Amino acid sequence: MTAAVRWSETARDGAARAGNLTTPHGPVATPAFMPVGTRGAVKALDSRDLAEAGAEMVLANTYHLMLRPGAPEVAGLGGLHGFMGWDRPILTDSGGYQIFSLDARVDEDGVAFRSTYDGSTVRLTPEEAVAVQEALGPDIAMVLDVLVGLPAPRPEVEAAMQRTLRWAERALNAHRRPDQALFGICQGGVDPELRAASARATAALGFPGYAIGGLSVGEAPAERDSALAAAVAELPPDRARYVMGLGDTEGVLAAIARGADLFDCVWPTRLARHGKVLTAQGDFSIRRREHAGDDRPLDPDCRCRTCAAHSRAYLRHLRVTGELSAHRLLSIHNLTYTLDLMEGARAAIEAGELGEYTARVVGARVSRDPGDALP
RNA sequence: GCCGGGGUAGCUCAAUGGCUAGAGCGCUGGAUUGUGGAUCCAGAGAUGGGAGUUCGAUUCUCCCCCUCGGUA
Repeated sequence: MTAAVRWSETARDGAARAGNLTTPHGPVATPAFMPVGTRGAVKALDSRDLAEAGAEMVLANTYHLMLRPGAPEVAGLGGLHGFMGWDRPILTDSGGYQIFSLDARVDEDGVAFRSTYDGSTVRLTPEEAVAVQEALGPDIAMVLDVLVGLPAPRPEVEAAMQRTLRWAERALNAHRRPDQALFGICQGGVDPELRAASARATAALGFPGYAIGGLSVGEAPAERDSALAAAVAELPPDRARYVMGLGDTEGVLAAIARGADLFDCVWPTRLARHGKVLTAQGDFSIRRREHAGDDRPLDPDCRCRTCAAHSRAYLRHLRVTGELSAHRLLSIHNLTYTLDLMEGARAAIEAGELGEYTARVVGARVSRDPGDALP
């Protein structure tokens, strides 16, 4: 029987690779970026917006969907694909990030959350996280993991890494659905030794794909890059590598250069809702007064609907006055920018010139706003 | 006209005869990375005008101006 999800390389440029991820709901060209639709919706957008922006795969969240509307409810409505009206690939995060972001109580058995909806206590174990995701029905499910904010003492980082490993094995043993892939997750903070050990041990369990988690939680870019490289070196070359929670231009390009294939991040969409615009010339805030009388588009070279139809002055007006369409229009733009960046990286890898592409992209992103310091 | 209330930041309001006149909202910027339409941080910004008392007045006194309410 063929696996539910397979990744195969189509081109290589140094450590970077382009490839094809096949899933029950179709292929995904990698490197790929997944917009985040935590509650079964990418905020402010619908499926058509996502497809037009170029998204091939989206992410949803176990914790949020098990609370509302509930996994059985989603299962009864056609699973996530039917429920969301998205017939392309879906990946669900396990709820591991919520252990971190909601400061949940963790013990060896699992985690106790306080529901963000009604305050009640909700327990989740590695086995239950798998069961919930089997009910939700994404193409790819993630193991429940434990991540710690950085900087953190090494013993704490190591303990979270080891627990993640034990939970990964439990999750793997609990996983039943043959038409769904379960990905393992490496932890280990920014310590290259812990990262390597985590990746090696996770890989030994034999997952169809691997995530590198626990990054973009406070570490410096250089630390992140070395941790990433240390993990990638221990992962099998024929499986997809997914860097969780990374989405800024420079960070993604650095990760692609080190062999990452898959990304998800709230960055483009959250920034959009806050009025921050991503462009090839540099990022800026549309709320700035200087855009008030500007009839130019956000980015003259952008193919998105927002840039085709609206001026900076209008978009600023929408944002400043709190019109809902600001969220939608800026989200469409920022996602288009990020997805086009991935496409550019794929083409560059195929052409064997990722280094040149990265230098060109990063070099062109010179801030025109005095307050916007780029990394 | 008369009686009364009131003029402090863009707005709505505090406070005080003595250290740098505060707050909320708004405004100008910043942060944000497996979601945070949230939130947090920083900044700019004011005592209606004049005279007097006083070592010192936004505060007390007088005049003017403006405003709100009542009244003929």
